[in-house]
Amino acid sequence: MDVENYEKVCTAARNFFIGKGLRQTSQRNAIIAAAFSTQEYFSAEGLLHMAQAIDPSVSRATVYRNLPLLLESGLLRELDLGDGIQYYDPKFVEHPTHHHMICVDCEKIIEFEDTNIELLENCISRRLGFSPANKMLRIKGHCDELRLHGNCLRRREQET
Amino acid sequence: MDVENYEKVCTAARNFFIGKGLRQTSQRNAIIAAAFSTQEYFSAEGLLHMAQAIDPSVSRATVYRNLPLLLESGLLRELDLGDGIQYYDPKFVEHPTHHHMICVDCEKIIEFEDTNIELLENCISRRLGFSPANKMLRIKGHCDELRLHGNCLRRREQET
DNA sequence: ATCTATGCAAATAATTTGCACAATG
DNA sequence: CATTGTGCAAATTATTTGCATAGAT
Repeated sequence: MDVENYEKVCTAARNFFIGKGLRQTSQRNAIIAAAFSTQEYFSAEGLLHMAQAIDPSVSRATVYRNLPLLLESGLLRELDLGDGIQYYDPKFVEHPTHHHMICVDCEKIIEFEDTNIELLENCISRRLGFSPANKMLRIKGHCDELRLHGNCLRRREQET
Repeated sequence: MDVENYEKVCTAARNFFIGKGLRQTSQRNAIIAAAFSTQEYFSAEGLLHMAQAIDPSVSRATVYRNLPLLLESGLLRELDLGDGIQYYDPKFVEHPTHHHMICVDCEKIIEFEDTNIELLENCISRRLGFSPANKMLRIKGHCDELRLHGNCLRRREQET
């Protein structure tokens, strides 16, 4: 995320809190700043560490109390990678329709957007009598890199 | 699931265990019988209760130890409804490509299959250099029933 | 000054694990 | 009868909550 966008998202988050009549605290601002400072998804624990790097007074409880609010704002989304840990993805503001492709062998994650999938999802939703609000598609499979060459970039990183 | 199919799936599960060189125990058979006795998804705790109804000696630990094996067999799949609880869906044998549509208001869940989605998922996977193995699509939205009439079947059930 | 938000630590919930014994192949 | 699978209870991990106090409006 470029700096301009980063500022925009942080401001949007702060405005969301203000709009709900909630207070601005240094801890909340640190959590917001931390959450959108990265392009990577993170766990609650990861967000705690990033937020503490900005404001050491941020506690685990505060992170857990503010995460549901950020989800409600729509600026952050839950991400299930299938390993039992709850992750959060800050990239939905810029890429609201992106999905995830995961290699079961090397655990590489590729993000993709596709207009056809998007249209089809909306079409199916309407056919079933729904107004879609939140769509999540996760495909797990085997990447060619590992399957064809017996090795791949991610795999080598892991073995290091 | 009709009786014929139920027997088929249970046999497939037992054969999977045998094929892995694992032993047949009354607890495992109870867990298999319980898991595929229903059309509904269930939690680990729910499976425990169903299995105990068949064989009271089944313990929670055994359920947790056998669940990963059933997932590995492909006869059972994880299902994330977004409420933080891990569910398991036994219907993937009969409907391997089904997906879930969830109403955020009344929590109604509709299952659907769609050939176009299926094709598109495969197409995208190949384009990204993957052989797809496991696809999960979950759409959350608002059902017309509740949106238009201010009430719906599920909603009334909940309020009872 | 009022009242929300926080830190801390205890509580809860879901899952995993060590160990002695039971039961399969 | 050798070895795997199990029950039990304790351990671990992730998350939530009660309470006294700090701090925003």
